[in-house]
Amino acid sequence: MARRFVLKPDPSAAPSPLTLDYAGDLNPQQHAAATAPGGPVLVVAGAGTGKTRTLIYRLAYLVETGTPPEQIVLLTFTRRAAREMLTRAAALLDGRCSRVQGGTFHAFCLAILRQHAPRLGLPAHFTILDAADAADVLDVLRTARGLHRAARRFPRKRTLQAIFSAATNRGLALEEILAESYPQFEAYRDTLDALQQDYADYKQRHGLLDYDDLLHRTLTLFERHPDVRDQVSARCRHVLVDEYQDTNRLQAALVTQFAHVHGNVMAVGDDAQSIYRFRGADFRNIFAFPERFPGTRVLKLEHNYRSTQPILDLANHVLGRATRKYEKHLFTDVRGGEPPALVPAPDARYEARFVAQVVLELREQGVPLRRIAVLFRSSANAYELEVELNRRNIPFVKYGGLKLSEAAHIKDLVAHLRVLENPQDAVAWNRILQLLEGIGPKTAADLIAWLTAARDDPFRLEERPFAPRYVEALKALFETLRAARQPGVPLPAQVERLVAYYEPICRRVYYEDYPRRLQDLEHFLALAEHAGDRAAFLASLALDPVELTALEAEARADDEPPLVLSTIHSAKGLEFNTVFVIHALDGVLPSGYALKDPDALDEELRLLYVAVTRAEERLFITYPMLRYQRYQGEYLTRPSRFIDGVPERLLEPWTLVEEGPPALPDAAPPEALPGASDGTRGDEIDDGLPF
DNA sequence: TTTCCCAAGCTTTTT
DNA sequence: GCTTGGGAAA
Repeated sequence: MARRFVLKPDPSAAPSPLTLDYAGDLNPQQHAAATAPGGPVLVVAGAGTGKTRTLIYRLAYLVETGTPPEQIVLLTFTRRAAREMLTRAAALLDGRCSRVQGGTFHAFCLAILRQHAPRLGLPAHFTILDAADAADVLDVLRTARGLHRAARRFPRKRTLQAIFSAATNRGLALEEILAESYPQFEAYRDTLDALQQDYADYKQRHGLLDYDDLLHRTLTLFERHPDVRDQVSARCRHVLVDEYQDTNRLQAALVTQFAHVHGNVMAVGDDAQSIYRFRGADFRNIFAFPERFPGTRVLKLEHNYRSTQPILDLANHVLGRATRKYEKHLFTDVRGGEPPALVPAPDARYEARFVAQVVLELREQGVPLRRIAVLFRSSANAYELEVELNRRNIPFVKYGGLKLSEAAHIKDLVAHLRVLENPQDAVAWNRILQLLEGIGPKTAADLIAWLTAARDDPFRLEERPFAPRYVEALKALFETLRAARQPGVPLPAQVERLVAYYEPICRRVYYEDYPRRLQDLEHFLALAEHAGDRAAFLASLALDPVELTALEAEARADDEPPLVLSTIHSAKGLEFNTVFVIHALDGVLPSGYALKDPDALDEELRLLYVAVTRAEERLFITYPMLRYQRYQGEYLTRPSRFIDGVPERLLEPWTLVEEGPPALPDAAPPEALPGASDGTRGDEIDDGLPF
């Protein structure tokens, strides 16, 4: 064990006076956190208590007191969060924070792995698998073992991926995962064990890493090569971690490693806002922090600056319904405020009309669209609303919907880029080859085996007995790849070349709806223009997926910033003047999957808590009383058990009433719905509705 | 071996 | 409404 020697500040470097008024800008608790000396610090911060502000001032303080920005690491949950914090910090210190290392655990680990890939026997240009790619690999491996024709039902590829991912993220053996969550597959334990090994071998052989590998293999790298660990850690003189309650076991272990040399870690989080259990997050990490880092200074932020008291009253009430007790009671000095509203609507279309109309009224009153958010449990819940907003020309961005890089045609195109980067990338080859006429799974597998065997130039077709039914197509493919791979071809030109090649394929394969897809190819081309080099572009596509609607919103950049539609998960850490929580139904929020498991149910409750605490001034919780489900047709819903029976003084019931004579739904003019009346019980609907 | 067609099954949240 | 899987024709 090396001896630790602490260097005192260099006396010749006279400390310049601080430019920010830390004591004046922050409350005492925030100030204590922002200006804490080195060593481990845990900041337990309730919703809306200025957690982000504190972290930003912490960054500024560290920089002002002499820590070189490039030696500070800010780990966040999304790139969006990192970007926002760094921008705000840069604004405070006019740019002096810009060189802070920031990003997600995954992105930070990727950078480390890139640098040290050979130490793990990986090619420097390894490529990254998203969840769908990982499932595709497993599909191939499962077929290779003949498991697809097993007597008893074998897990489908997405399930396999989920099982293996859970095992990695939670640091558990397959056996434990099966016992806990997949008892129906326990009979396949040995087979699954073998398949897991196949998967690991396959990735190693073809230079592939999935999301979990980014974390897991970084830890392995540190374990096997302590010198790398020390080198990385020495450059992390201060580690700041946001949303610590949502770290999983691997991430908590990584934090320890990053902070190994200096022990300067600040973790910020709120156990009541832990909402990522499904991907291995463990809120107990936050309580274990002081044990993990002896000498931890624990600070609490309790004073809420965001919401009005009525909103906090509801939030406190919601949290009080949890099985587990939280020592949280949010309070504020913000006076007054409307009570949150509970709005039952006859069906989802009415719900959408209500939201759209209130949004327009608020805009009239001067609330900008971007300060209003509509939140929901799952992306499909917003379908009717999207239709309505489009109909009324209200611009919106939707976060948490389909990502550009998840669309089939974009995956096709990206696969081409990936083989340029990593010719061993067998999943990408598999995708590319099967796009060609006359090539199916079998031929693709044979070709891949040949392609990824060691050859001088993986992009040349030598003599080989190719079947005539596809040889021309194959030649065209290789010609394109070789041309795009010429040294000196800039990324946009590479992409342009690939798009030109791919376009006819796209028309053929997606003949029903290719026009829309061709548009996306244009977007993709535009993205490549500002992307840096190919490796960086691929990494950002994998780790920082672009929302499809965000692209559209950008296309109309001169318009006003759009209304925000978001899953509750994606809205974490954000705040809005007005928040709508739609589809607050039993079976939706809480999700139907969570009903049997008390822990899962608690997480759903925390989800509602997160949603509620996003609101500053106005909060509407709405739900449709009638729903269409694909199979069952329409049926009566039950409001979420989390809002059922909440006292009316905390959540005021509203009733929607149709104005004037009943109109047919399709003919209803946009403004037909009047403002809500008040007072009456919420479950009564005026007659005259077309049901 | 590929491709097409039909039936079955399932569907959350994200890096 | 969509993906996935199985079966049969080309």
